[in-house]
Formats: sequence, structure tokens, C-alpha cells
Amino acid sequence: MRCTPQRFVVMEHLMRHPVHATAEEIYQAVNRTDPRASRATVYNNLHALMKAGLVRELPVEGNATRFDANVKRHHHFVCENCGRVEDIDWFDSPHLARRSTLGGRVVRDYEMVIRGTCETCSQQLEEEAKCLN
Amino acid sequence: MRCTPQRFVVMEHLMRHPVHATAEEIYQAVNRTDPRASRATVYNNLHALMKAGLVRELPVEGNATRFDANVKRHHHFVCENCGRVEDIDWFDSPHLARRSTLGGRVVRDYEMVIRGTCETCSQQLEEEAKCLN
DNA sequence: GTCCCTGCAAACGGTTTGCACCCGG
DNA sequence: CCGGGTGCAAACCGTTTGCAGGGAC
Repeated sequence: MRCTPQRFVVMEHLMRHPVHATAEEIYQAVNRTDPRASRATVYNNLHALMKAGLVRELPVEGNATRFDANVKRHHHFVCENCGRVEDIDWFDSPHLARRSTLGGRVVRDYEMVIRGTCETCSQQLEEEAKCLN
Repeated sequence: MRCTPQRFVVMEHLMRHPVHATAEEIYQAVNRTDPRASRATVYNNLHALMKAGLVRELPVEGNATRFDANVKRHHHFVCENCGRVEDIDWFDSPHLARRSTLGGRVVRDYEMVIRGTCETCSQQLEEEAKCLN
């Protein structure tokens, strides 16, 4: 796979902003450095990078797919307030760590999806609560 | 919230088929009993049921949203072969069970997303492997 | 010259919205 | 009546596709 300017910007954005951007956000970033870049190219590159195993889609609800350049095994935290998705360092699940089957199913991988309020939003909400008192 | 025929069919389908249907699949089911039913109504009802806390969206990748009428806490298994999503009985994560924060984050809930091959697909793949020998 | 990559525009599919109508209270 | 629920059609938005160039090797 060649490293074209557009492809580079896509990858760079994902690595620099571990906030798991949507395709649109990446398109905006690419567009800032190269206003002629197109959405199709962003999608092409995201798929190319996914096939190469450098990027993956995130399993979180929401209309727009989010992408992740973190290849290391890790969990995800979803802020229910702002929608941001953050990486959480890996920890094993004792129930699954040494296990390759579950009922008749073959287990290949697993991850945790944790939901709550991110640090920024927590602080904001706390501020607002103070104001009300 | 009133229990209209259409709303009933939506809820019934989700409860009877714990395979986490997409909106389209639910629409097909509703349509079978009432050919005049519209997609808009299915979406209306899915949202109404979600607001009422009887149904929720699933955190799995894929273009079409999947819905779940299982309110009990549980994990999810995603078949990488056929895309089916199955419920897995709840088990705690020792890392998270008694914890309400994670870094500066407030944790409200968590769940496991397990990926692999479902029972049906495993058997099929095994069959095919046998044939090749 | 070949092949991969790009940009554009149109198509696509899932979801949402606006609106008129209907039915139950 | 009023308000929520319905059906239809159009709009919307994220994504995909077809296709004609262009640049790297």
C-alpha cells in the first residue's frame, strides 16, 4: 500500500486524535490541508487501512461509524453526554481470558463497552449543579 | 403510552425473536400481519419504546441499527460470519463491578461485546472443512 | 504501459420529517 | 373536540459506486 498524502492525513488524524473520529470529521481534517480532497478518497483510504489491519470500526451505537487507529487490545468508554469515545487500557475478563468457546460458539475476541460521563462532561455537570444551589 | 396493534407487533417481534432484529426486519414482520403498516410507524414505535425504556439499541458495528427488548443486564455475542447478535448471560467484571469511576469518568454501566463464530456457523464451517479433506 | 489512487457526481439504503387524516378519550 | 398514533411521500445524511483522469513505478 502506497502512502499518499491523503492517506497519510487520514492515518495521522486518527493517531493524533484518539477520540475515534467519524468519516466526516476525518474528511474535514483532510480538507483543511488539501481543499481538493474528496469524501470518496477518505472512505477509500479508511477501507484500505482497515483491510491492512491498521484501523478498525468501533462497536458503538450511533448513525455515523467511528474509526480507531489503536491496534492494541483495549476497551472503550462512551460518554452518554457528548458521544465521545475514549480508549481504556486493557484488562482481562476472568470469565473469558482463557476460554475459546462459549456454549457452541467459538470466541475470537472480546471487549468491554463502558458507558457513563467523561471527565470533561462530569466537571461541567458538576459546575452547573453548583450554580443551581 | 397506548398499546396499538402496530406497537404490539413491534414489541412482540422483538421479544419472540431474541436475535435483535433491524428496523427493516421488524417492518417486514409488522407488514405480514398488517400490510398497510408503514415504516414511519415502525420507527415511531421503536423510538417510543426506547423512550419508555422497554427497548434499546445495540452497540455493534454495521449499517443498520439493531434493537433489543431484553431489559435484563446481559452481554452480546456477534457472529463475524453471519452478523447475528446473541445474548450472553450476565457475569460481572471484577474490574468494574464495584467501581463507579474510572479516571475522571463516571461509570454508569458496562457490557461485554464478544466476537467470534456462532454455533450454526461453526458447524457449517466444520462441515466444509471435512469436505475439503 | 500498468496499476493504484484520486475526484466528481450520481445512486443507494437506512432513517427522519412534514403533513393530512383518523380514532379513542 | 383534543392529542396521540398512523400512513404516505419527500427529504436527509452517511456511505457506496461508476467512471474518467493522473501519477508512481
